[in-house]
Amino acid sequence: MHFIWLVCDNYFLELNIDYGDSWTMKKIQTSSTKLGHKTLADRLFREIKEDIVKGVILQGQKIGEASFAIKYNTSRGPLREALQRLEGINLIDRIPNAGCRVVSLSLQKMLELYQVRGLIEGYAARLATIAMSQADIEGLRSLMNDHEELVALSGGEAYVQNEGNQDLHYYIYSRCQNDWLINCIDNNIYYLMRMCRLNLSHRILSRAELALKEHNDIVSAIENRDADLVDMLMRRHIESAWKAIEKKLSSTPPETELVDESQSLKG
Amino acid sequence: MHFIWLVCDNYFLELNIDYGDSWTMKKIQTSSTKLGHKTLADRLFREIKEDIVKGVILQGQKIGEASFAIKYNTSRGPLREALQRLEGINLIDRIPNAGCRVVSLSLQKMLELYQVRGLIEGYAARLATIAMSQADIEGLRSLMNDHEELVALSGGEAYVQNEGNQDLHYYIYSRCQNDWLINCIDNNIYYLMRMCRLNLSHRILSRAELALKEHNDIVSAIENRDADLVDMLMRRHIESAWKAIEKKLSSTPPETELVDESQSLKG
DNA sequence: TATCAACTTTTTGTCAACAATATTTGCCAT
DNA sequence: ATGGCAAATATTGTTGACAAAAAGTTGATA
Repeated sequence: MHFIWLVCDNYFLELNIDYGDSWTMKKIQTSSTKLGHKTLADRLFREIKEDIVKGVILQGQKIGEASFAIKYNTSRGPLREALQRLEGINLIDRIPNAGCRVVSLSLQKMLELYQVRGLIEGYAARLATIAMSQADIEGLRSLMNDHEELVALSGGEAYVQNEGNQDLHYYIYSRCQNDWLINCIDNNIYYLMRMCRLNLSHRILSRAELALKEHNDIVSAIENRDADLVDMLMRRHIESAWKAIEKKLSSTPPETELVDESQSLKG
Repeated sequence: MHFIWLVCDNYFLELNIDYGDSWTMKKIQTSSTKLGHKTLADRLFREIKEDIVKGVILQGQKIGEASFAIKYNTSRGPLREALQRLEGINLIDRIPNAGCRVVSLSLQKMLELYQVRGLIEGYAARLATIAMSQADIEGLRSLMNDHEELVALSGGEAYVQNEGNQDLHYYIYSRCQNDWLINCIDNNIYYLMRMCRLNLSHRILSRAELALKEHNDIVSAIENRDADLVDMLMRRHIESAWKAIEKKLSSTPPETELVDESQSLKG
C-alpha cells in the first residue's frame, strides 16, 4: 500500500496504489477544497518573505517573535513555523535561544549566488530548449517582441526584470521539465536574487539594450533548438550581468553603491 | 547599523557594522554557549529526516501529529516546526488541514534528481579543482588509496558510499568555496539521493570496480588541475550510475525493483 | 571609573487547552 | 445493496500560559 498526494485541476488528490494492479484515487475534501487555501503559517511565510525581499524588513534586522506576531496579526506559534521555513530557504539566520535575523548578503555571497544562478538557469534553459513545444517557442518569441517594444518606447532605458509570467527567464526555466530545478530556482535562487538587487543601485542593474540583445540571442538559439548554445548563452548572460555589477562597484566609492538600505524599495 | 551573525571557533558571534569604519563584535552567550545546542524542533527535524532517509518511516506514509509527537517524546508544537522544515527540503508533502505524508519518489523524479545532481556536483568539482590547496589534493589521493585498498580487500564487491568525511564526493564538493552550492547538495540533493537508494535494490547500486575507476580518473584530473575535465568526468560518473540503474530496471520485473510507478497520471 | 555579581526584565522554547476542519460512522431513502 | 445526508469522531490549526534562557540593570567593590 502506497499513498501519493498530488495536485490536479486545482484540487488535492490522494492516489492509493496497491501492489497488484489496483489503485484508487480520491479527492481530499478541503472546505477550501480548492488549492491555495493556506494556514496562518503559510501566509506568514509568504508575507515575511515578500517583505524581506522588498526591503521592508532590512537585512541584518532582528526578528523578535512577540513583536512580529503582533505586527502580522497572529500568535507566536504560526510565526515560529514560518520562521523555520524562512530559515530553510536561507532568508534568515537563527541561533537557538537567541533569535532570528534577516541574512546579510555580502559581495562575496552575491558573487557565489550569481555563479549558481548561471549554472542552474543555463542548464534549465538547455533542457527547456529540448522540451519546448513549437507553440511554446512561438509564445517565447512573442514575449520577446513585447519586450523589444517596451524598451523602444522607453528610449532604451527601462528594461526592468518583469515578474512571473512576464519574465523571460521564468518563461524559459519553468518549461525545463525538471521539478527539482524549477523548485530550486523558485525557492532558493530567485528570492535571494531579488535581495541582491536591494544592495545594488538601480543604475548598475539596468543594461537595457545589452540585456535585450542577449535575450534575443537566447531566443534565437532556442528557435534553432541548439541546446548547447542556449546553455552557454544563458550562462554568459547571467555572468555578464554580474561582471557589470562588479565593474561598477570597483570603479565607484563603495559606500554610495553598496548601501544596504533599499533606496528603491518598490513593489 | 548592520548586524551579521556568524559562526567561528564553535561559538556564535554577532558582528555589528557601523557605516563608518567602526565595528564591534560580541560573543552571544548561550549556556550551551557552544555551537550544536539544539531546540526540540531541531532535534526532531534531524531525527525524522534520518528516519525517512533510512526507510524507518516509509515513503508515502502519513505523519499524524499526535502520534508522532508521542513517538518522538515531545509535543505537537516543536513537531510542527520540524515538519515545516522537512517540507522545505522536499522530504514531505503537506496539505493544509489534511496532514503530512512522506514524499514518494517515482522513477521520473529519481531521474530528474540524478540530472540535477550531475550538474551541481560537476560544477562543484570544477570549482574545487581550482580552489583546492596542494594539501587538500594530497588528502584526496590518500582517501582514494584507502578506498582502493578497501575494494581490493573485499574482492571487488563492496564499494559502498561512505558517509561524511569518508565520502569522496563530499570531500570534493565541500571544498568548492561556494556556500550555496554546498548547502544545496547537503540539504536538497544528498538526502533525496539516499531516499532513492531505498527504492533500488542494493545489487543495482554496487558497481564497485567501475565506480572506483571513475573516481580515480576524477582524482587524477584534479591533480592535473584540469577543471573542465573534472566537471565532465564527475557528470559522467553520476550519469553512468543512473544509466546502470535504468538498464537494470528495464531488464528486470519492475515491481520487485521499483516501489512505485506513477507516470500514468499527469496534470 | 571599571568590573563583577546578583537581580530584573525581556525573549525564546515548550506545552496543553481550545477552535476549526476533515474523516468516519451510522442512518435513511431510493 | 447503494447513494446521500447528518451526527460523531479524529485530526489539524491557533492561541495563551508557563518554563527556561539570555539581555539588561543596578549597585557594591576595587
